[in-house]
Amino acid sequence: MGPIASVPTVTSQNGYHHGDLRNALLQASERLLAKTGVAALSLREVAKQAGVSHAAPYRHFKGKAALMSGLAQSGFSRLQIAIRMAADKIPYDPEQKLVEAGVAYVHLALRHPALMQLMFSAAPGQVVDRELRQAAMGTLDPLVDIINTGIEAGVFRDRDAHELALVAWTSMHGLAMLLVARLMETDMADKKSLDGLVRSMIQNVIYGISR
Amino acid sequence: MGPIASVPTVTSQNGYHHGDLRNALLQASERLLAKTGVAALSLREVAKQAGVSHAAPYRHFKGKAALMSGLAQSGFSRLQIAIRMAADKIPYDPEQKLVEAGVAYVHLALRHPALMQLMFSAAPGQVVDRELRQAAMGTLDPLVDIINTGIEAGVFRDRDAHELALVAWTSMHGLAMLLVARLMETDMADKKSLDGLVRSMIQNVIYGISR
DNA sequence: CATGTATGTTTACACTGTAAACTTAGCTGA
DNA sequence: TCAGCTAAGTTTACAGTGTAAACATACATG
Repeated sequence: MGPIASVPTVTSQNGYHHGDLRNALLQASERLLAKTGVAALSLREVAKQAGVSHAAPYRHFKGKAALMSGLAQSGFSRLQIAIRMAADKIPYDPEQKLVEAGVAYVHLALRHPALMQLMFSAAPGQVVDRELRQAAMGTLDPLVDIINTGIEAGVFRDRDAHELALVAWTSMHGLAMLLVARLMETDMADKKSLDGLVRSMIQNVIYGISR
Repeated sequence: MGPIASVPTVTSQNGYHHGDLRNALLQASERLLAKTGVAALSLREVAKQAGVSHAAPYRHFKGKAALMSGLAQSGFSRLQIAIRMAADKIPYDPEQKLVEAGVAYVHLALRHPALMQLMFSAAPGQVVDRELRQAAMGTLDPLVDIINTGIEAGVFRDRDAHELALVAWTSMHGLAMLLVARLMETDMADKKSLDGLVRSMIQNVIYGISR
């Protein structure tokens, strides 16, 4: 072990081979993805943006699909964090936690629309790697936590938390995807009205349709 | 006006130029789409399957995007019909109508996963044609009808039917998309368990999380 | 210092979407 | 009837794509 001064800078771009591509590629991918959209995302252009030849990515990813899978995974992990942070801002009220989680979900989706589409567009015929699927389903975890707290506090119905969380997730996910695809028209510029829509939607999820 | 016997067979494939491509192309597209998935859908292969040169489609569609938009529109119209038919099977109970609509939604999605992905994957940066957006939002109509009936019958809360329908739609849409992308694991073979999941999900939407 | 191995580059190939030039066939009006 | 017009389809061309194989280089280690 060398002296203390040796700080390896894990993600450094040394003058030599490259330092670490893979991260550079992922970063470039995401920049490009936001600019071009998921359909037009080109591996060769990603390589060019990373300042490397068009075949270099194949040393770090099995192919384009693998790169995109990595991108999706990082997206899922950030999504989960965003949900948790939004919920943690509210100290007690589980209902309010759920509302804020929903707002955060939609906000993130609209800030990174193409990434969001990429994350949830796994090919139906293909096999989805277990890691990706687990990352995706991990989105449920913070919601399950919130719901469990709510059940224990007696403010939520005493049913399977996983199933209740699923309703919360799918409803805000469906809304987010419709907005992202611009199939649903909303005054995107007017953040107030969007938030209002999301909040009242989650309220409806919480209080239900019946009665 | 000729005699009664003249039955023009609107979509005929005469021996001459072609009869009507456009429909043949749309049909071939959908067949191929189901086989290859949305990402690998190739305009040239579509043309080949329709027995025509690779540039012929450009006489009927402005480009690949236009073809896909047409495909999506036809998908939306069929989706709306499927929802309405499922709901119409239940004579009175609005709750049950909603449940069956949800089941039909998920079933259709799983029967045509790639088409479903295509329909809801409009590019975030691009402009979405008004027609396509209207077709997409038309999915809400049958749900609004059901909800309005329920409100009048006093079994649903007296709130904006459009907003309540939105919750029903987004929740079953979110579920469908997760299943279609195979991000959510379900015993697809076991139709009973899938239906059970959908039904209890919609029940939760109806009765809410709270209390 | 020689050598092996991870990392990049070049080259090649089949395929894609689209534009432009060309060809054909059916219709239309004189 | 038939010359000419136009819609519909074909050929050719081009830039761009994903990926595989052969080649090159620089670091790491004996």
